[in-house]
Amino acid sequence: MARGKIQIKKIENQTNRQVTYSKRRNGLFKKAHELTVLCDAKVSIIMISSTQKLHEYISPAITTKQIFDEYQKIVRTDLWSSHYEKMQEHIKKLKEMNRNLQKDIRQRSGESLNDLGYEEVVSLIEDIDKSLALIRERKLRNVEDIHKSLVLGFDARHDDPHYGLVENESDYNSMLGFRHGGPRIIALHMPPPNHHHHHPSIHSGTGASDLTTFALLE
Amino acid sequence: MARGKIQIKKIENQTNRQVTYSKRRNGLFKKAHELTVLCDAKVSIIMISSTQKLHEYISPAITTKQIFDEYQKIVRTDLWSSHYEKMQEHIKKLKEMNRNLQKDIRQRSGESLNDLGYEEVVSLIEDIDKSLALIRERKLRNVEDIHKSLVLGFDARHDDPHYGLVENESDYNSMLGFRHGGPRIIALHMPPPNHHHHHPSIHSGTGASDLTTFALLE
DNA sequence: AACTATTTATAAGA
DNA sequence: TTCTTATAAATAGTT
Repeated sequence: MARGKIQIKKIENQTNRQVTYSKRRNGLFKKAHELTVLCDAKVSIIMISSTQKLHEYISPAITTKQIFDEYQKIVRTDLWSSHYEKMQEHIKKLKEMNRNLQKDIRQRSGESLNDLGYEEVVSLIEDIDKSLALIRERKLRNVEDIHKSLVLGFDARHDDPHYGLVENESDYNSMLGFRHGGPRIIALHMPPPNHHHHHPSIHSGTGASDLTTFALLE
Repeated sequence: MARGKIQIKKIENQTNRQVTYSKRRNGLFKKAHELTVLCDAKVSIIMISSTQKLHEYISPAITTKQIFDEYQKIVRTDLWSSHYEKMQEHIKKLKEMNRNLQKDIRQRSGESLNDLGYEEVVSLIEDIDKSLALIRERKLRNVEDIHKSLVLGFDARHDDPHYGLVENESDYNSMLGFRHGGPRIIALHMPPPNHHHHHPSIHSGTGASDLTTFALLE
């Protein structure tokens, strides 16, 4: 930015690189301090040079550890919020599926036929006929048990791909980038998500940051 | 820095402050990224706005947690280095004191008198005479015990303010800012020292950063 | 979110 | 490392 424009790419000359590091580090710290004062913000900068030297800026009246603790707290809360939203969506889908299953069964049991048009009733009867034929053909022994499970609950069919709505349970983990499954991942030493760009989406939106919120989930 | 110079002090207008925060935050993150690329450095910035919103920049190919771990490692090592140097100085002083004590006692026992000039011998004799008189006057009963302790060791006199060299043991802790005493303070959650200015002295000098160094201490 | 007159940062050279 | 200075970049106030 002076005496000629430069390209933003690694400076290969070792000496130049060190000089630029030193100058720009001072510039960065100065800007950080101005931001601290002008905007009443708290800023922590930690830098490790290519020669593994460490430098830091920290706003007055706070410690680097305090900032990092705050960071961890917020990142954890954001992960929970995200998880919470995913769970709400999942619950919605499950409820929808349950409604459809109950209707289906009521119809196969001869109830709620008023909702169906003539064609649909014909179709339903054909469907049940086919099923009956299939069952007899396969000589299934405990037809009654199957019927019982159809009437009393849906546990046995939860993951039936025929209904196409239930996600695999392991999705809860993959959704959040958990690699080793299980809730223990929500712990102090959980690595925060890796932001490779300038504008991490932390607090880009509403940010429900209160753990008691989770009491709403049944 | 445009359309007029500004004072670096808190912007009181809430809206202005937010706008400036946003603009300067982007500027800061951009500079940080340029530094990352130009100088092959690793940079972590964590900011908390006056409205408690958190934003971060982290160089590609590293995580905030990794940077913070590195930071803690180095800060801990620096504290140890500092402590180590203080201990070395203390040991030097103790050895010096011991030398002086031993010489003193040898002379009071009648040895090593060659080192003294005539005046000094006279002075020594007067000194011992006075001591004797004092002891008799105070009618101390176990003079022999005192003499024994003088000849065999110096433990009893270690903290004798007369010798003015031995620091109080608690100084080890106060030197490092430890408030609750004891070595357990050297642990992961030890608060790092609070740097209020732009140029923390981390890595300002030699930086003996190898814990095995401490094996040299007896 | 854009514009632009100024201030500030800084690359190169000493 | 520090200084100088021509030039690039950031940004305060405005629209």
